[in-house]
Amino acid sequence: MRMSSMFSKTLREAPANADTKGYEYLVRAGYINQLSAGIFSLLPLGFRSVGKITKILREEMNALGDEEIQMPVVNSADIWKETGRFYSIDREMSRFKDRRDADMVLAMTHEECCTYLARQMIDSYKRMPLLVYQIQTKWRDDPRPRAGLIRVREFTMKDSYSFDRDVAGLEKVYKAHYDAYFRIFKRAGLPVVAVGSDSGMMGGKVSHEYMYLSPIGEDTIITCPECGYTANRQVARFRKSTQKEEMKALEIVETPGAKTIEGLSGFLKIRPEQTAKALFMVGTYIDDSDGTETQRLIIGVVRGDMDIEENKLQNAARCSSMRPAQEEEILAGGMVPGFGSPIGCKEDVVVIVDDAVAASTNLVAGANKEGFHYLNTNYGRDYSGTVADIAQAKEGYLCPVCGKPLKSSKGVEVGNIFQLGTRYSEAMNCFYQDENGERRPVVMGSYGIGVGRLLACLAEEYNDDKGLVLPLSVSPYDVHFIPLIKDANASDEVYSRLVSAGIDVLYDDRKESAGVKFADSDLIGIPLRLILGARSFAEGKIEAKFRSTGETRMLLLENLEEEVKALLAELSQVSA
RNA sequence: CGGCCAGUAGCGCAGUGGCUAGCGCACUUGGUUCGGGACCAAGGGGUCGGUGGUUCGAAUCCACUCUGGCCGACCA
Repeated sequence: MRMSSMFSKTLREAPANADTKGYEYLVRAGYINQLSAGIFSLLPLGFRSVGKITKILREEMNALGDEEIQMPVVNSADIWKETGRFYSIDREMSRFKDRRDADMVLAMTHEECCTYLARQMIDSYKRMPLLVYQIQTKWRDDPRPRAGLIRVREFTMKDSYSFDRDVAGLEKVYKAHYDAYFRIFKRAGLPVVAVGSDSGMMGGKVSHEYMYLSPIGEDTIITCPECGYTANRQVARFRKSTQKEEMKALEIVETPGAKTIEGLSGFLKIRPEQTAKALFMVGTYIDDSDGTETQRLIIGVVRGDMDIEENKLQNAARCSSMRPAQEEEILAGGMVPGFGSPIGCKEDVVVIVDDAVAASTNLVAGANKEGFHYLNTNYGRDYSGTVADIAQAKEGYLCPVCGKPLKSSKGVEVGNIFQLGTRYSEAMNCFYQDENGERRPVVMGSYGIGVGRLLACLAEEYNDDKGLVLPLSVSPYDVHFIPLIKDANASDEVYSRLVSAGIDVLYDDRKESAGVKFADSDLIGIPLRLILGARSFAEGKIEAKFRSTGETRMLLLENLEEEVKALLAELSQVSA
């Protein structure tokens, strides 16, 4: 490609809203252009890089026996009503009506559509396993897109769906994707860790997220450096110490003004772990069949030395969304903010008790009376409720597996895999007959990778103070050819020789100074640069320079094609 | 959806009531340069986000609104 006719240009200054290096360089180098919040065009360079990424995706998916298809972006709402997600997903999914006044949605994922396909395709156990994928545009109306391509509203996703007759089959294909995803990220050059995660709105039990660990990440990842345990903080477990003693009689004490655990433990001269604290939320419960919403007050109880992980609380409470409760709502539930506990609360309150609280004895808890607490509260005797792990894991807490201290880091989710089970097949009547003629639901899995987000993470990972430094596997071009000689015919000839040899070349044929060309080349970040200068040209040579190391080599022009291919082979070794 | 900030040339910004709205980069033309963002000269480019108001006079003050960004809520 000749740069003189390329549909993009470089910028000397960063756009005002570029807050990370990777994003700044993608914009300045001309890979991407923002149209509005969370909506970007891919310019030629970005489009080519994405093409390199999707090539890797296709190769790895095809190798699993995954067949590529394309499902519609616009779905009739009917199938989304069948699974209930038409009602349970909030405004993140955009809806509209067609001319006949029928409900339509912009599909933000394709479980519904592919289940619709599968129920026509699959009638017998003999038809499975089946596996399809697509690489396609998704629209999710995120309330707050940010950080360039990291979190956007319109994006390209590779999403696969598996159909199996049983859980054993699902586990097998899940493992195959688990491994394939590591190969994909390895080939693209992005370091990732797989973490156990929450399956959120997707449903299902087992899921993993592939995280690129970086300070720009929005997810918090809990890891154990000792044994390798990793999990998203939303679901991360940890070892909780508990001590049991004989239950003592419930006793009410005056604790004026002690509305916080610090205040309370200071006042009573006890340790925070001898107390229980409460968090009040209002959960929305949606009836999947018709979208009817009901709201219920939820109280979560953890020991005073821990905090509540709201995601765990929401899962334990089995509601579809949650918000902090207002003071009046808490009072209406028979409890008092600041002095709250489930003791004496109204019947319809959802009580979720952390397992460490249930396993402890004689905790101090609120008396639901302004200025008073109970001594010696005990789960089971004084109050009841669902017991679950709802405490938030933190750095320094103990690993649930090996007991060593945990670490906390930030990460960007670049891929995820879910064992969906039969949630969608049962809801959408996707059944098959087994050998015994019995009707069984198809067991499904889904597997996603965000393509643009992957590019954004690569741009974060691979840059220096001059611009991008992309791995060959995802670089828009293999070679950046920069002639500095006046003889355009000679440089055109070098260019066409490279192109004929099947090498992807970006050719800086612009009438610019050497400095400008070098600076733009640094910014664009193609791994190998060929510089044709007057002196070396006279000697029948051309200079090759590696973007990442700055190392240069002189190549003989007569052996140009072979020598460049050898250097590219070297580069692909590095990233493999 | 709440809090805060910002919308002036393609990009980055200055201009806080008064002549024809400026600067840097980018762009055009001519000339000199030519291996790390060169220089000289001459140019082109603006409904100051929008609407309404205050005023003799508004980019500037007020109201509303739209858009973008940051923090939070939210989020596969």
